[in-house]
Amino acid sequence: MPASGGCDRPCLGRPDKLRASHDQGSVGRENDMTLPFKPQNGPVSLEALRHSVSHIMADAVLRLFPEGKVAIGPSIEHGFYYDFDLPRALTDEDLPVIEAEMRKVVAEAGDFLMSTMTREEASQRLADSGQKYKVELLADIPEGEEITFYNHGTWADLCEGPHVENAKQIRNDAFKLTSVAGAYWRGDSNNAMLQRIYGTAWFSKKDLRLYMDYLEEIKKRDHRRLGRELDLFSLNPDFGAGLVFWHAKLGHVRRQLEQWWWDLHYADNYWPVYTPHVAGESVFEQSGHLENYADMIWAPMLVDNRPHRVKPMNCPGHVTIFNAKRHSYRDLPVRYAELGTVYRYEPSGTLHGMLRVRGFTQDDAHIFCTPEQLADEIVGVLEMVHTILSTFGYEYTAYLATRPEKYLGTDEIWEHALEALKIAAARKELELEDDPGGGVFYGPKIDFKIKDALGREWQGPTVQVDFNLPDRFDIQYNDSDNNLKRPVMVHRAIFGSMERFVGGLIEHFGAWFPLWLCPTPVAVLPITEEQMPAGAELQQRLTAAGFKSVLTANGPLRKRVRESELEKIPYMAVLGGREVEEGKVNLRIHGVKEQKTMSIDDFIQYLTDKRNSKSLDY
RNA sequence: GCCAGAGUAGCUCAGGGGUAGAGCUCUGCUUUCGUAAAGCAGUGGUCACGAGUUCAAAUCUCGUCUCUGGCUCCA
Repeated sequence: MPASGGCDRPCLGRPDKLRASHDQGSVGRENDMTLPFKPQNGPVSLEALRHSVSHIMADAVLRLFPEGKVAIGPSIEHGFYYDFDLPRALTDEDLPVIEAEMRKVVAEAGDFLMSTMTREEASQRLADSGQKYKVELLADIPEGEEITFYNHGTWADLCEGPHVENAKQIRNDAFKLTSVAGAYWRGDSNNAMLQRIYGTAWFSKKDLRLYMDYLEEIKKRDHRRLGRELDLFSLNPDFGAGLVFWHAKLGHVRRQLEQWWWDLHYADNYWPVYTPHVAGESVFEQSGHLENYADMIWAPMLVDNRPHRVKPMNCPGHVTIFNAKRHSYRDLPVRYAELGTVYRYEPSGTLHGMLRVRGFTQDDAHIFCTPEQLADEIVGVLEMVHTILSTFGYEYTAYLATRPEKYLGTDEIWEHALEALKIAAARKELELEDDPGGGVFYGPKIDFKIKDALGREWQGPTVQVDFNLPDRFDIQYNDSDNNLKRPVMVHRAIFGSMERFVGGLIEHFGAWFPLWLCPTPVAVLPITEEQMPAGAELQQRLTAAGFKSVLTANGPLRKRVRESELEKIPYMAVLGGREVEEGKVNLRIHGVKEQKTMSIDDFIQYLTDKRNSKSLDY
């Protein structure tokens, strides 16, 4: 087998991704910290094991396709991949064949040995074997750095390691190839499309099984699947790709969230505003959105011979309201909030259920304040972030994104804003991870990443300082010294978008929404028609107390219990002769082992308490 | 947008050049039932859409749309 070359050396792309739809940022993290089980340790690290299995796979693939070319093959969270340039497209049917070949390779491979060679030797060797991608990778290795190869059996790969010591450390029943997909060479869409094979590897068969179970659980909770099964939402190609229909039950969830959201904003002295969904194109020219994000804005429509655009952002609208009158320093801070629906043209291949869509509602707010007020305003936002995230049981991490290479504004103003963000975080004892250069060109920000019940990370709230729009729209206030000054503008969103956030909630809770959000919390189940009147009365009491319920005596109780469970109705109120006689209900509560019997009054009080406390259990 | 795969009843899927099938759902009847599936009958499909090949297309070919897995991208 000819030498082929390197793997992940000049680390290209971002090998820390599990699913693009979830990991929306670029912050890497340690392997397997997020799994619901603790993987067994081995003689080397899991990364080294996986990296080694990727070599084994590359060896196996080239045995099957001798004319194939290899690119990079790093370990990633929970597994590994390797990119290939092959004479034909792979399908899922190829995976078992490659796996079988891998088992042969493992049996023959023996020691993993490192060797060094000069740049010239390496270059010659890679060029001779036609491994053009490896030649490029070699060229990227800085002058003076050692050129290392890792070999097993007849395979040699340009690679800096580390690896297992011997292929015996790879268990043939503890790795699995999971999928094939396209991937651009060097992650650049201008480059050739290669074929990437993903796999997972562990030190024990048991860990592999646990991991496969974990994947199964993720699949079961997929919001698209639950959305269909439970009649929560749909998409309709006739209306357009990436446009979400919120069905009745999810409409209820959203309505509860929005009501709460408004309550929190009123408590913090935000004002509600409403802005138009379309605007003359000049607005987005002035805001700079057209210039910077033209590809993301929906095509123009001519109205009265003038091009209009559907809004991709709410900020210009809020600025317009602010600018509609002259503001005194006494007015500040001004806080505008809007559940603003925006439309952005996302490439077709990126659309994904409710998580990546072309029309969505941001829980947007803009704060106009003086530089001196900035830190206080950010404290208020951080407090609301905490209130909201902790209510759902989300853990979160905050990242301070500092000045990027290309930016607007003076050094002083950046320094001041950064300082304000830091002071605010310190006052809330919020630890800030660094995201150097991660700020937007118009200002620094704090981004939150949240971790769901399955340990997956999601893009969370964001609070951004903006030096750009105030200039572009010439925003002013009249200060105490009677000079017109530029206020600072803060953008912030906590849910982000209702679509993405609620899609995430579906998966986080597995559609078992907490009572305060739950669309149908109670199934009233009279055992026979005889208890129907009592059932109807109970349903009325529940409705009066603000709880929706279903009521049916049709069919055997067992069947109705099953159906209620599948509908994810957390409370089953069973009414038999005994209960009716005593004015009680028998309760089967999701996640609670023993059934409870209590009076109707107690039941309603119980539900009310759970709802008012936004309890996470039933 | 790119690479690959897929699209048959509301859902999950089988079938495959000679005018469509199962289970569940739904409707009706029977059953009156104590905590995860009672019985019988019935409704329901231009086989994604458009062209082409053919005596004949759901089936073969091409194009379009949508979805799936990734990649790139996400103010």
